Amino acid sequence: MTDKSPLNSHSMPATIRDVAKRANVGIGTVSRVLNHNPSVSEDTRQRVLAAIAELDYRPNPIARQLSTGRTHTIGVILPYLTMPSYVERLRGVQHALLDTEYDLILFSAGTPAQRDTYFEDLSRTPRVDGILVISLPPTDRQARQFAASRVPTVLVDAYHPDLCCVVVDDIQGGSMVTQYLIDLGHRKIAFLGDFLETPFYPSIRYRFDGYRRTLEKAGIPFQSEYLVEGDNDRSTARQLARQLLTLPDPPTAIFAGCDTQAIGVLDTAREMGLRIPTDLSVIGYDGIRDAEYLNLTTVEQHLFTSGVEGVKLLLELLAKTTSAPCQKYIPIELTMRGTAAPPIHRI
Amino acid sequence: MTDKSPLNSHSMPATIRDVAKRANVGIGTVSRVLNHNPSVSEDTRQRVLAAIAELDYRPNPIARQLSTGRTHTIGVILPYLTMPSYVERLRGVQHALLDTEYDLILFSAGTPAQRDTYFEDLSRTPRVDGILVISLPPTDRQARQFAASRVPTVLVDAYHPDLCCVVVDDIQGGSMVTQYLIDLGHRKIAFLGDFLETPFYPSIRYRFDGYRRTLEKAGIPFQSEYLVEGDNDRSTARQLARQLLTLPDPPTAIFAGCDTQAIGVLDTAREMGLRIPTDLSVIGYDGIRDAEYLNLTTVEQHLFTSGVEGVKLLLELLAKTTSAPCQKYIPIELTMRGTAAPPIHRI
DNA sequence: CTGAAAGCGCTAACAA
DNA sequence: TTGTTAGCGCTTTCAG
Repeated sequence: MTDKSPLNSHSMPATIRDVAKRANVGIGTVSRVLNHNPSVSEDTRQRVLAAIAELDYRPNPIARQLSTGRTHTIGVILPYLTMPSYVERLRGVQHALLDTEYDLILFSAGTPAQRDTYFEDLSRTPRVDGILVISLPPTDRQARQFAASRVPTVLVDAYHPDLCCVVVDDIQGGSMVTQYLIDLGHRKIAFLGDFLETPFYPSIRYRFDGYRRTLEKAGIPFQSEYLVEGDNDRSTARQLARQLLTLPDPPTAIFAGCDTQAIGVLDTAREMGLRIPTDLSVIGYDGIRDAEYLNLTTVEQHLFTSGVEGVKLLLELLAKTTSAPCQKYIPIELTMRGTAAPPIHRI
Repeated sequence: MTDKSPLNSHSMPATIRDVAKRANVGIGTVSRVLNHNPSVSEDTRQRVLAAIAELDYRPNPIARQLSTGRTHTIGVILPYLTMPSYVERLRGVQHALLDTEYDLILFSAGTPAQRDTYFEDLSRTPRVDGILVISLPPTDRQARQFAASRVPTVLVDAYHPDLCCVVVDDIQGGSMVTQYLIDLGHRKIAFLGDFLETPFYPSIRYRFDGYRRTLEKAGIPFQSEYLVEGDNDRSTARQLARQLLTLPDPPTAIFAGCDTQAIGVLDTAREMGLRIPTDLSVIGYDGIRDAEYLNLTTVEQHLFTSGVEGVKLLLELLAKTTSAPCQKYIPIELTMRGTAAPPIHRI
């Protein structure tokens, strides 16, 4: 019978060997033209190119990865995409990766356990050429592992002295907000945020520290009933806000640990018929897109930029062999919009 | 000197061979315990496990991929994450992938060219076990390629007869909105949306068709000045809305092709001092999170669910060998909130 | 139950 | 300039 035709049956994809055979060259030569190695005569190069086209051949990236040890991929580990801020940072990462040779594998950690698994696996396995960790602070042990690992790592929105990180001065941020409110004339300033003792996202702790210090520097004693803590979502924030606003002596201003929570506060204020900012001042933190929609006064921390800078740093690490830990601080600024104003009754 | 100790210097990571040596077994045996192959005596299994622990060995996933031909990875191709709807769908995908063995590689296509490259590469290369395409309709040629490919593919929010897809009935959606407005008493209903002839995202075309048909069925002639087209972003929508609202005979209701555009319309209405919904009714399409914040009447198309269903479908394809194209329709519903009401002056 | 050996598809060092 | 060969680290027959 027939059907002994070389290949071309739509079975297996062509390999480098098929191409070599077809072009009457060695397998090494094909590899050379694939990798733009100049030591190939123009003549054979054309022959190989023709064979590639005829066979519709594409190199197997996995095989290439195994052989070279490089994956052309960077891994991004971040929390499950619930918060707008994560998305915005990820956007920055994607943007910065756009015209590089790197693809992006997304590892989103729904649980601490999963986060730990990713930390473990990626740092000691050649799956990716570099790692970007977003909003997920590693423990000392994990940081050591990253540092010892062959794969460069940078932290975005997380800090560890052993690693490269892109961060923001959260103490300053907390101070700015508080000072601004004080300058506006507020004395009864509450803090509503994530659990202070949760190690999953420590930034809140610094924001709170900035708040507390500034308060005390201004001679305003910190009052524990003006501190409410809870999960980092809008509906929890609503409840916490209600708790604050039904106090015998309610605050005239609320500093929310993040914009999402600030939005929850706004919800409650509306429900309770409070006018913003007349009856209540609200300030958030992050600078997510919705903050602009809602005319929310907030601390702009340039989320998108943080992603971009994280990638830049990682790219540098990938280029050099050096890997001394370094910190890059992204400046923050208070964006004054419509949700903060002087209180009605000055004391 | 010394330093001739077997390994343990923090140079290269341990390989399966190191483990085999250390456990005094063959390399195949190690592989067996790695893969939970039952034909290993408990005794040697323990020995191997011990060696693994001592050497802190982790199998190289790349090598495993090359050897088995499976990557345990699914590729998601979607537009650059500018629209909230993409993010919401991606969330659904992530969620559904959470307790599967699959990781997720994200290919975000900033440009049509990049999209085409991804389509090409992924469909004919063993980089991923399955592909999920979101909001990116392939051409016939590309669809054929996907269908012929060894790697199962499903389309989410995109339709092609040759492929499996998760979609929504956009004609019906367009109808629902229009009929609702008509029932409310509107006669001057405008349509504001993405360019109708852009093949990059054809859904808008169907929504428009539903709008137009329903209008005509109700005996309301379509007026071309009530159709405005432009890029799919908030600020463009603002301008388009202004164009509509400064018409000699402005519409009493605007149907926006997506929620982001509806929000732009809301912006302009506010700028112009129009009360919503008294002076103007606005209805969006998508059901993004902000729609709820803003109390926007919209067509809820269950974005998150679409991602989940896409993964489910893909998982089925991955399990079976069958791959007959199939469509899964996700039901949509009109969510009536506060931005649509009867017009002031009934005709 | 286990060891040895043959790949997976490619790159890179080494001769020719 | 080119072909050949030896891996990359793992899985998987195939004998034993």
